[in-house]
Amino acid sequence: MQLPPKSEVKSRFMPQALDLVLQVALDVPLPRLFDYLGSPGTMPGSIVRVPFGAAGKGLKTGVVVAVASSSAQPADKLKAVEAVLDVPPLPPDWLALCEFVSRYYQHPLGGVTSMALPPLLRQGKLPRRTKARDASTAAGAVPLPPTFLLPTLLDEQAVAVAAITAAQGFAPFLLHGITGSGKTEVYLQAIAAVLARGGQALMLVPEIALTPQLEGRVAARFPQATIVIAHSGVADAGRTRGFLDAHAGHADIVLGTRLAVFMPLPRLGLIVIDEEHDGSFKQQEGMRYSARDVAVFRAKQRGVPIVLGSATPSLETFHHARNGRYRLIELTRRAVAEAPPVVRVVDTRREKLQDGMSAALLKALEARLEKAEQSLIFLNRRGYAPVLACPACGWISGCRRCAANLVVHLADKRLRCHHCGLEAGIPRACPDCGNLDIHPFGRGTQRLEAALSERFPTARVLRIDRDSASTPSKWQALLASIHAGEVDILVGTQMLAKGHDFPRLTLVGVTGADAALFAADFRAPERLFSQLMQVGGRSGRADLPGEVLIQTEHPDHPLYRALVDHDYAAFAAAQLAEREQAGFPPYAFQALLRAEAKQLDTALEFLGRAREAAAALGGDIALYDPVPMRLFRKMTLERGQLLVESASRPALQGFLAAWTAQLYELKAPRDLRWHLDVDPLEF
DNA sequence: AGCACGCCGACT
DNA sequence: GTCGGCGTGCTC
Repeated sequence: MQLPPKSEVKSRFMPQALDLVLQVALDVPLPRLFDYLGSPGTMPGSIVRVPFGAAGKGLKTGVVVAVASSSAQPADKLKAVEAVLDVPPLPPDWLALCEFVSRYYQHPLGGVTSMALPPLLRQGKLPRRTKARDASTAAGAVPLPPTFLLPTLLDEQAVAVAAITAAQGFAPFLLHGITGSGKTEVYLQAIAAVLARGGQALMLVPEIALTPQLEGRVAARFPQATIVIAHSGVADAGRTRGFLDAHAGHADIVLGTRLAVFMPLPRLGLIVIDEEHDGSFKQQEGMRYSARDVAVFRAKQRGVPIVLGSATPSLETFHHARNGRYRLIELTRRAVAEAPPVVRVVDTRREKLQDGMSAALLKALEARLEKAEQSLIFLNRRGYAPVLACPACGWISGCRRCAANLVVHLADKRLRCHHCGLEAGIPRACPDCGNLDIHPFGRGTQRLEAALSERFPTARVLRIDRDSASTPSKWQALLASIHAGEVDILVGTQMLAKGHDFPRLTLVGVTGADAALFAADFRAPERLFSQLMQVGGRSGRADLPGEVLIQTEHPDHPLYRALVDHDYAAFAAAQLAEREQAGFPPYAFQALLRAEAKQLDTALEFLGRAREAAAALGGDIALYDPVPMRLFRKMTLERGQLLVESASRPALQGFLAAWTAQLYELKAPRDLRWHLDVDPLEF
């Protein structure tokens, strides 16, 4: 057997010194710990390499979660720990956080600790060398920046900073601030106060793409602070070093995406969640956890304040603010010079649209072209057209691996499945009946781009979506050309909604938004409102007022009315009333059991037996019927789901714990996979 | 999840 | 005669 390099091993198993039973969390899909014999000095939080597997071969990396003097396992079954990683044991609060997440999301503890560890530690390795640290920077207070260097705060901002800074112990805040109200400045000054007291700050943002600019701003503000960046774009060794720096207390600020919520932070003093409503805080595969909710637990556990910031808070968070569980801080005034854009709806019911655009929108576009100002058309559907179809026989371009249509991508003359990536050429005739007259139906960004280029031949049209900005460097190049003023009309998806300010953008046109108003998903309106608020916020500057035109066949819909009035509170109140009426979250608590197999029937049959087991458990729980998922086939796997619901969070949690234990015991065919999604965001 | 063991088809 | 298909059983 090959021994690990010496630097990675603190103590090797010594047969004569076996007097401890270590309970180790391993990344296997089993809801239990594994006992090993270990030597003294190994303690909870230690990372160990252990033999695991049928023939005793194979090593796995795990985390010691408890040390006992005896084991429930027969002595001859116990194997000895192979090696202990040369890393200071992770602290009890880190283990407690993992244990909470394991219980809350009903996911095996070993799976949680494995995902909470950085890549190298997860594999039982150490980064080549940890940066040598100057002892003076370690665990020291970072002095407050001199006041004269700081931007002047509006009264509202100052009140917000004062409230957060004065908070003692666990204190959750909702910082509800309109676009441009200066939320980031509030975060920075609250962080400054924490650093001055010698604390660490954790700040989570939704997307990797948003970290560089924020990182620049944070670094400029705190030149003496050690800042660790934690997101999946950071290379394995760097992420691991960042984790160890945070763990050692060397990091003053950890800035990252959802995975950063698991960073060990011995001096944690404040957590900030920016854009807390954003769906990307929820992991949608593997262990489905909400980093925002985990962060709130963590703040409570550590007795520190947490600031959830958004211009359009999630209804869950807003509900907590309304009922007093969170303190509401409102920023209603704009810290920046520009006025909010004028939002108008364009009634398209009695109008024949031209390439999906109304006369009003086309006229507004022309006016911007004349004044050499930029426009943006928002259409949240990429590709040329959502489907290719034969009008003669009814054939449509379907994906053979998914229950979805292949999308026409005219830019590279391909049909493409947006769910599994399957590609095919564009047929010249209908594959079923030979009809030559087949055509694309519907409209995506590519088609809109083509139509605009044709209609405004002299205008420079640029499309921004996941296809045109497929890599960070392409995205940067596109942004650069926008900023250089080389673009007159932007066409794009929600990619355009976030972050970046476009200097001469004065018109935002919204097309194709109505679909979300009547979607089956009860959260669709909430997402639409937030999206339109964000994309609308791209327009306008101090000297160039912005205008937002929303094309709709439902001009009187409350969602659009609220957008016109810039009235989040009215929209949220209306939505909450509907949710309460319908018994939806946040007035009910949900979990989804999903199952997938080669055959839909296999998945549904398993869910049926899971439902029977659930019914036998009883409790204050509503059980729905197993149903195929909306996208019931994905990558050749067929999927169903079963919703369970309760008006009581503790009742749901108690039920889930008992139910999950039974699910592991249910016999299921080899090809069947199941998982629980607690607090699902998408159905 | 891996990874073994364990019984039935087309190949050197 | 074997190499190898994937069914099912276990992992401290």
